[in-house]
Amino acid sequence: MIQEAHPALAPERRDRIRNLVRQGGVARVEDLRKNLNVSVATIRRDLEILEEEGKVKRVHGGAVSMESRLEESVFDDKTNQASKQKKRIAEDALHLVGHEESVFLDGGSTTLFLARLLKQRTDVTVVTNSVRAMEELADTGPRVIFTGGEFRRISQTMVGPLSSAILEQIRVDKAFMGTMGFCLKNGITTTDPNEAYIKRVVAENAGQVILMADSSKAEKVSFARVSDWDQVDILISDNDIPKDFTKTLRKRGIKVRLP
Amino acid sequence: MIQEAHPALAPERRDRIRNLVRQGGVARVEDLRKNLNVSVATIRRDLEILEEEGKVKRVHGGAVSMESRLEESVFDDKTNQASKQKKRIAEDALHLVGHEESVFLDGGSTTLFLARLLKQRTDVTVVTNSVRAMEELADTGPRVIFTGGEFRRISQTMVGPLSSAILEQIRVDKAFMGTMGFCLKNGITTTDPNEAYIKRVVAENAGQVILMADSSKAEKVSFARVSDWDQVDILISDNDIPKDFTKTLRKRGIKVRLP
DNA sequence: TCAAAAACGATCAAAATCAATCGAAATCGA
DNA sequence: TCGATTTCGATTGATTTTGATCGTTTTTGA
Repeated sequence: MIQEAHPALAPERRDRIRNLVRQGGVARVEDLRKNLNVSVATIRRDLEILEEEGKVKRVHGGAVSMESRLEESVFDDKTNQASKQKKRIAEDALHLVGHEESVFLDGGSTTLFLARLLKQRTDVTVVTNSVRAMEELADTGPRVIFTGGEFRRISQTMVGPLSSAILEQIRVDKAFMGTMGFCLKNGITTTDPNEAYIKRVVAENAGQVILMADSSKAEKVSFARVSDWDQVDILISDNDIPKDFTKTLRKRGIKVRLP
Repeated sequence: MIQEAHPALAPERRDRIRNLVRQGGVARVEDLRKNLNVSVATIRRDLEILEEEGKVKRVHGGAVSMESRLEESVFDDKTNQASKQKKRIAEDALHLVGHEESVFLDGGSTTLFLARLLKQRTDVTVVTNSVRAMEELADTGPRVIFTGGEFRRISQTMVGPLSSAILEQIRVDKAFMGTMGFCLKNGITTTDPNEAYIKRVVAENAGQVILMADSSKAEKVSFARVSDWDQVDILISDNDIPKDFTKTLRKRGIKVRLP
């Protein structure tokens, strides 16, 4: 490791921590200290901040990434506030699934909750590009059609041009989508252009597009643009979303559900 | 195995326990202890937590996985004679995979063994319609392209016309296929016409077709015809296969490997 | 059925890690 | 440049995790 003349700036250092944690899934405080040449106190302070931002989850001895592997053990953290909201959102979404309908589920933890609930429904057809949703439904449940394509490990989804080969051949009644960020000005955004592309293709071939996103995603903007609001029919979120936000959306003809 | 300077972080360790239990279906406390280099007390505490999370079920002496992964065949295979042969066949098949090649793996336990071995190879591209092969490679390993299509629970593979949508767009250097039966007269046969169809499409788009089948499949005929022998380039089997069988095949220009 | 062996749970002490506090150093704004 | 503010590192007492011990329970095999 190169000895730096000047210590890294705080945000830069936190970024490196974030990456190191994400890379290994977990990272030990002591290893981070050696890597960044700062004291453990600093590492701890940074981890505290990163935890507040939801980037990592602190554990005794270090931290676990919350970004790369959507969930794993951390996901089921029942104490997690966001997790409860996501579950509520998924339960509400389930009501929207009609008899013998076909639905699309994209990758993301919120839609994964919905997949879990859909296990009970054998009358519907689920189309998905999410390996986790697939696994959830592998043993029992609805008819499953998987999009295929190139496997993206970080999100555990199928992406790329090959995916659209199948997507273009099918049409779903309702598409349930998660997102990394949504705001009035920039619409729906996510981290990866490939993911964004798939979402767009799906939206075009769906009767209704239902966005599932808890309030932590509100007014966040991510890297890759997915679509504008006119593509979205229904937003399911929670009560912590700003009031004027819902007001504006409803004016634009979008149903907003806050279970 | 890399000797760790520091012990693994608790969530990391629990994750490994979870995987070990899932992989074998069950795991003994003592084996887990040896595997993770911690005390039995720690293992027990971890198992307690994992049980609360619903990931495993504790039993006297160890734990049973609660994450149904359709591993039964692999599971009861462990004591099975055919399993050893399959493993040998897979190990031999691995030698055929060249640098930076693309290979297809279909569903079946023999090819699943090969998938497990391919985890180490990051230079190749794996194309598959098997969910279990996909899962095996989900965390780490080669580039993975999944065919997608309609999900067939009984074989845990993707089948149907949608699958061929992607298959027709790609070409692999080598296709590794399992089968339910093969005989001189009827060629390769399997249980499901949909599966058979996929195999045919793959064979057409593959540089070489390599059939992996232990001797128990020899002279067996199943319901759906896959192809004749002229499609097959290499057969990997074992020594219990009839001598005149290999002789005839070699005469027909098919390489027979008996590792 | 009974006894030996194995596995278990509870408890405790040692080690590692953490949080809080304080003072030093760097940075910023006037 | 000076004082205020922020950032950082070290210290110390508190907390958590871990491994060992020991009495109890379960399994195994005669």
